[in-house]
Amino acid sequence: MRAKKKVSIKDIARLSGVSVATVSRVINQNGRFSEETRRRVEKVIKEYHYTTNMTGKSLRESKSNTIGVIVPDISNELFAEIVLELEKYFFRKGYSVLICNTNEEEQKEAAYFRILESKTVDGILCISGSEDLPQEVLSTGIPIACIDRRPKGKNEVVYVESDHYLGGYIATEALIKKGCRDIMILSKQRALSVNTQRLNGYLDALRDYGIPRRDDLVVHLGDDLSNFQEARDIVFYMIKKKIRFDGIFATNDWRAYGALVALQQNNIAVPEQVKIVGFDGVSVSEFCYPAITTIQQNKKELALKAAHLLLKMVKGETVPQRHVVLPVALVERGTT
Amino acid sequence: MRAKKKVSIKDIARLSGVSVATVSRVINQNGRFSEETRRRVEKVIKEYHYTTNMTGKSLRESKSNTIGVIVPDISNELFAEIVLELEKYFFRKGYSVLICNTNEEEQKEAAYFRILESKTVDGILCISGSEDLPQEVLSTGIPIACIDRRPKGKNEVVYVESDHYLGGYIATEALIKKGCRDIMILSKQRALSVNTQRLNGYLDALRDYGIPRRDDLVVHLGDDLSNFQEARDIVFYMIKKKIRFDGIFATNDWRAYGALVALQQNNIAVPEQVKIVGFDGVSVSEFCYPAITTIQQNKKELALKAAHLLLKMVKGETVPQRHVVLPVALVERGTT
DNA sequence: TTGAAAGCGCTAACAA
DNA sequence: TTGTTAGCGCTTTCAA
Repeated sequence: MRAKKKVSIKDIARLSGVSVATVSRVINQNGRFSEETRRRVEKVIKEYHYTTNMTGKSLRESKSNTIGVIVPDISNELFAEIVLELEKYFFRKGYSVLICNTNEEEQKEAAYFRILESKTVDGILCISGSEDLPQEVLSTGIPIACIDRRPKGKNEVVYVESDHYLGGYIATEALIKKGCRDIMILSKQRALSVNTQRLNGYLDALRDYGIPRRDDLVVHLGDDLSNFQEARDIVFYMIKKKIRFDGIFATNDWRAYGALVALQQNNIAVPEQVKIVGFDGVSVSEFCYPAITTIQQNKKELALKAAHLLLKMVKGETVPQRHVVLPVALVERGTT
Repeated sequence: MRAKKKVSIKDIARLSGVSVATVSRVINQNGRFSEETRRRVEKVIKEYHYTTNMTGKSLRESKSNTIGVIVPDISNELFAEIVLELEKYFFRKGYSVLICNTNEEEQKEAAYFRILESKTVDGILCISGSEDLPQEVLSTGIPIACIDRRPKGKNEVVYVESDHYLGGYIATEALIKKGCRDIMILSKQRALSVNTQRLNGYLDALRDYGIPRRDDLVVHLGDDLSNFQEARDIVFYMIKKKIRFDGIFATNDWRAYGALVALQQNNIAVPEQVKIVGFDGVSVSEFCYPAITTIQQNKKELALKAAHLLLKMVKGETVPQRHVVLPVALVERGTT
């Protein structure tokens, strides 16, 4: 392995007969050098394939042109799409992204926050996950932006989210308008604002349409199995217990799909006997049969808005708004 | 924004009344300090929440404890799952991962190679994508490992891949054994080894079973639309042209699903009239209806093997094997 | 067991 | 227009 000795700014300086300061000026277009010098230096740079060592630069400038992205699970399509958009945006702006999967483990998340700090990332973008951010990180002054994660406390963290309340409301409303009266909600145990907002939307829609709330239809799934499995099993169980329902609002598409499968296994016709609405708009909702009616999140906009705000903070500019809520849309498909 | 001044090793040294060298020794457990000193230093470190600045360390040691992962598109489930495993593994080993989407753009890939080099990543892991690696990068001596991407040339790049030839063979064989005689292959235009190997497996299976090859059934999809759309459209077209076929080997699951949809739109029964086998084993194959028989790639093993080899190279150890081929498995489902 | 000092690659303040 | 120099935070050699 011929680990070629990297050529440094010093080498370029020597080779082109100027000082390192001048080379630095040429590289960074800082003026204060002659045309003639520029040509000479650039020639040498090209000739020796010099590229600036970002570690040195980072140390000197105490910034890294790197953004840390904290995400529960990159293999979750919703998050993967957001990360894709983030990466594209940051790349255009000259930033790299460090990807940090937490698997929802608080410890791993905390570890990553420390790592990101020690690597002097310029900003941190958190997608989903727990509501509270480690105090230590907040006090470092590293700008933080969140997507679909409403950070606790009145700190200077920016966040962008879909209108989960509205989503819950229109999902439920859609079911009601299709004639459902006994609407189950498949929500999550964890008391994240995302969950409670969707639940509130559901409850308010019921109230507005004069449908009494049935507590036995408010289901909180655990965290042990996949969303798909949890939902399938619980719906299966509800059917066996002969609990009456004619509509299901599943607070994500995989849960909706799990419900669909449970119904099909029990020969309950969808959408004839039971209707379903999901949430997120990931591909399973589009490609299963029947395709699932869902509440579409605008992943691209979510990513772009958050990234944009974060970069503003990184550059020390004032952000116009600390909290952005994006609309969601009902996509009607086969299950309603 | 109270951008707290970070406490450095110098501060710790001053505060605990020793030299920075000693603090460094304590931190890195390098011996050469007394118990008493250790206690004092560690106390101060804890008290002031000191964490080492990795940029300084990286500069000094010319390594960054960071791995660059180059991937065509992180929102592709296959890649996302591999990246997830990579991240988990590298995290355990104390490395962070920089994610680099190329969108199959050569330019972006080249740019990323340069960036990774300038950030002195310790290693680069390339998933899929083009066969040739930029010469510049190879000459830097940064260890490189590839997954499902067979690098051209006899350089010291390690690669791990699924047995794509075998996959193509058993996919085709499965169709033949179910009675198919006119088997279409939906392959890709780009002459990547992944594609040619799968194609070769297909051709050899036909030959071994004495089935004459029909060139009109060897279809090479372009890059313009999504795999799903390209496949759906071309199969639709083949049906309209009344080209005779009773089996389809789609070289990935989304293409298989596209084919399935085209057949269903034309009221052709699957698997009764036409059978389909996909490739990869991503969720669409499992959740569409009927579920698609597919060739499963062992994503986790792919990731682990490659990451393991890469880390060996990073540490300067000799790698036992430069080229690893992992088995694939036929998963029989509803389309055969 | 400890410290002083050099130096990794870079930028910027200051001097010329 | 250019150079000298200090210093970012760290590790490591050498000397004590």
